[in-house]
Amino acid sequence: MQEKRTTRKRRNGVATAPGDSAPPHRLELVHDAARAHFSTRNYEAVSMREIAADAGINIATLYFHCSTKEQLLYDVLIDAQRQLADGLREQIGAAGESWSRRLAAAVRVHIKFCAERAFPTTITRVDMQRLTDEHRATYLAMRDAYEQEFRDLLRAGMAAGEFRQVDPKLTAFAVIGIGHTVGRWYRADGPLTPEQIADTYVDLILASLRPELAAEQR
Amino acid sequence: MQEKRTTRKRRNGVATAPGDSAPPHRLELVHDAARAHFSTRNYEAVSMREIAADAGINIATLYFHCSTKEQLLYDVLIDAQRQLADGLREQIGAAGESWSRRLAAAVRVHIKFCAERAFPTTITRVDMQRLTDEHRATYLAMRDAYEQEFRDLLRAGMAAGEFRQVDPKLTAFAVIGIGHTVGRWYRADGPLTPEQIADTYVDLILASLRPELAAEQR
DNA sequence: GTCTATATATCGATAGAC
DNA sequence: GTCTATCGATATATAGAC
Repeated sequence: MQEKRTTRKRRNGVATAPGDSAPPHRLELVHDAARAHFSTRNYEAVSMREIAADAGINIATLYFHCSTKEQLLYDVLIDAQRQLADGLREQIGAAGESWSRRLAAAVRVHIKFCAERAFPTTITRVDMQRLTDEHRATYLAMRDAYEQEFRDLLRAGMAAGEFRQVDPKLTAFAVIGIGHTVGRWYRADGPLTPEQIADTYVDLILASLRPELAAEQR
Repeated sequence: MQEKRTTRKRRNGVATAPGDSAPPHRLELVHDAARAHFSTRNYEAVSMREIAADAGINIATLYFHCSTKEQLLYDVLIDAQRQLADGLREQIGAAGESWSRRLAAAVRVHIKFCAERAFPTTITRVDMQRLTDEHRATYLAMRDAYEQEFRDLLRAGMAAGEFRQVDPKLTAFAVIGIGHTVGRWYRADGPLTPEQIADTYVDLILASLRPELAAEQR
């Protein structure tokens, strides 16, 4: 269910020089356990002992592989956000020239990610308070860049006449927020697949942007 | 900033018989403090000592006025959800006969509540896990009834021909989710008032429901 | 009703043996 | 690299004096 990641060798949060082999098998297990726990419970409700147990090691051993609980949250958060951003750019690039199609592709990536791997898209302002100032700034910069992609798509589509004139910032927030909401109620064993949900919301969002609605009504 | 509430005299979570006077002044202060803390931090990150301190009493005194931390969360959660639901029904009733106007009124209530008093509309699935089974069931029933109002408005507007045919459940989730998102980024000292934000999103939502979009496109 | 003092448990993180 | 044992802080909740 979890795709393979490139092995990043770390020690206490400091990346080692590339080139040395021997994949950090244990750290990957630790990250998997941490991600699973931080995805389903509040940061303060997750204990390092639980993460260690799920990774199959003692808590003292856990602290040999990572420095602090905060660093662990940061690592899995950044890792997931990077995958999300990469997927977004990839699918936008493959969507062709139409801004409608590009926005649709972006919405699909976002919604599917929110459904299947809600963390980190649903991390709240509250959880972010526990990051160090530096870590929070780094994460927020990544998240802002991600949200900027949606604003850019809206602005470009408006300039091309494919979308009616809307507030790109508030509209992007709404589009992204719809995805976050999916992460709240989606169940893998529910009646709808992430693709079906994405189809429905792509239709809803594009409908709200149709240029023929510009002048009329109200 | 906080409107007056009806005094409910409670002792360890059990409501006493009505009729006796003497407002529970202290319990109101406790609830105010609890609401403020639960609104800005995770349940597990809020300590009973902090709540007691903000209410101007000792932690032992706090436990004289309420039974447990979970009960405190439940009390303020239900209290706020009831106010939200009351406001919704009131504004829908005052919006006239048009389903568009009624939906617009509902969206405005929702978004303004999310902006000004994000708690409890933004309570996550995660935070709900800490409620007892009984309390969680009660809260979820109230939340479901609230969401049902939006579904009903959509269905009625579709039946009347005011809205195009959409999935009422997923569309209601989207509408509600947009409000939750506002609660994430809204700042009282920001450039937009809750009313302006609500106006923008009412326009966006009604645009996505215009019946003239039914047959065309794609 | 309000307090001091405390019971009991768990937390993040570390020391040091192996 | 992994463990046992533990430190020091903090948590919820309670006992009992006043």
